[in-house]
Amino acid sequence: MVQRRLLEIAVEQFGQRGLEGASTRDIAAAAGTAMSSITYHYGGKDGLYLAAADFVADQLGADDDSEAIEEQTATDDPATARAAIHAIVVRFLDRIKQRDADSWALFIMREQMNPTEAFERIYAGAMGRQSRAMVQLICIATGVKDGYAARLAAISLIGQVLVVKAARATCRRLLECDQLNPAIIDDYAARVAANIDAILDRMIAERQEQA
Amino acid sequence: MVQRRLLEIAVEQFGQRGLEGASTRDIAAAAGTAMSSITYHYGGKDGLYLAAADFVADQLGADDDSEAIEEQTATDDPATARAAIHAIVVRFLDRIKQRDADSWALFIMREQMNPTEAFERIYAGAMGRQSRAMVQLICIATGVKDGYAARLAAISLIGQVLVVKAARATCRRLLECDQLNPAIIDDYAARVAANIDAILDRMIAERQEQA
DNA sequence: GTCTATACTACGATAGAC
DNA sequence: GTCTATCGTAGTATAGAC
Repeated sequence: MVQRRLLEIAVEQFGQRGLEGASTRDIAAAAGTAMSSITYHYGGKDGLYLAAADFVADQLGADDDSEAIEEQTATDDPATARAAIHAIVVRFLDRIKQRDADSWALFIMREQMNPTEAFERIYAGAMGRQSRAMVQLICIATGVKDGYAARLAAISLIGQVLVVKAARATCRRLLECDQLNPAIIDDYAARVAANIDAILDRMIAERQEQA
Repeated sequence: MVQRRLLEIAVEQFGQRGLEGASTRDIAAAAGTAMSSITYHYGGKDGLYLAAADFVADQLGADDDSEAIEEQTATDDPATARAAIHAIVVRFLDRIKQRDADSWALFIMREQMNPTEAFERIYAGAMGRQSRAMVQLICIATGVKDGYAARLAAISLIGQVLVVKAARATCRRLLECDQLNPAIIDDYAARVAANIDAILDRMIAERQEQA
C-alpha cells in the first residue's frame, strides 16, 4: 500500500523537521513514489499533514487496552482508580521505549506548541479521552469533587511523563547518556509511580484537613 | 541598536515557526532593516540562529537571582535546600506568566526536540547550572546520596513545570481556557509546590525504610 | 555599515503522457 | 493511478552602490 507507506514517512518527516522543514519531494522519494502522488491522494502538502495527524490519532487509540482502562472510570473504588492511573502512565512510558515512538511523539509535541487543525483531530481521539479519563480517575482516587483541582493535578502528572520526550536533550545531559535506554526509562517509571502515590496521598490529606 | 532588535525578532520568529519555517526576509523586515544585514552581522541564517540561542542563554542567566539560589547549593540544611527548590520552581512559573515568555520558551522547546549546536550553547549557560543545582538540592533536601536517584527525581520536577509550555494545547483544552492566565498559573504553582513537598517526603521515607 | 540588485536554489503545484 | 516535465514562487546568498 503506497498510501500507508506515505503516511508513515510523513509522520516521521513532519515530526522530525516540522511542517515547513519537511519537503514533499523527500517524503515521496523515501516512500518510493513520485511527489505528484501526494497531490493526487491528499491534495497537497497540507492535506498530507492532516492525514498524517489522523494516522497518529488512530495509532494512539488502537493496539492498546485503552478502552479497558477507560471502562474503569466507571468505578467508585479509590484503589481501583489509583491502579488505573498507574496503568495509564506505565503504558505511556512503555510505548516510549519503542524506537519508532519518536516520530509520532515529536509530531504531537510540535502541534502542542503551535496547534493547528491537526491538533484538534489528534485531541478529538484517544488523546482527549485519556486526558479526561485521567481527571476523573483522580477525582475518584482522592475523593476530591472539585474538577478544577483534579485537572491541575492531572496536568502535573502528564508533565512527568511528557518530559522524557519534551525535554529529551536535558534528560540526556542530566543522565549523562546518549539515549534514554529502556533500563533508564524503567527506573524513571518507578520514580513517577512513587510520585503519583505521594501526590494522591497528599491530595487526600488536603481534602481531609479542609473539612 | 539594530543587532539587538534583530536578535529579539529572531528569537520570536524562530521560536514560533522553527528554523526552516522562519524567513530571513521577514525577520529583517520586522526589525526594520534589509535582509543582507543578517549576512553582514551573522554570516547568514544559521549564524543568526546560533546568535539567537546565545541571546536566549544570556537572558536566561541574567535579570534574576539565580546566583543567590545557586549559592544555597552550598548549604547542608535540608529545610534550606527544600526552600531553594521551591524558589527555583516558583521563579520559573513566574516568568512564564510574562507574555513575551512564549518566544524563548518555544525556542528552547524546539531545540530540546531536535538538539543542534544551539542547544549546547543554551545548556552550557544558566540552564545547565540550574539543572545541576536542582539535583544537588534534592540530594541535600532528602539526604539521598545516590545522584542517579536524585537526577530522576529532578526530571520529574522539571516535567511538572515544563508541561505548561510543552503541552500548552492540552492544558488549554483540559482547563477549558483560551490562554493560561496568571491566576491559573498561580493555582497550578500551588499544586506543584504541594507535589514537591509530597515527593521529597516520600523520598525521605524511601531512604529510611531502605536502611 | 547599510541598502538595492540580482543570482541561485529548492520548494509546491500543475499539466499531460502513459 | 502513477510518473515526467515544467512553472511560478518562495527562500538564502552575493555583489556592488552609497
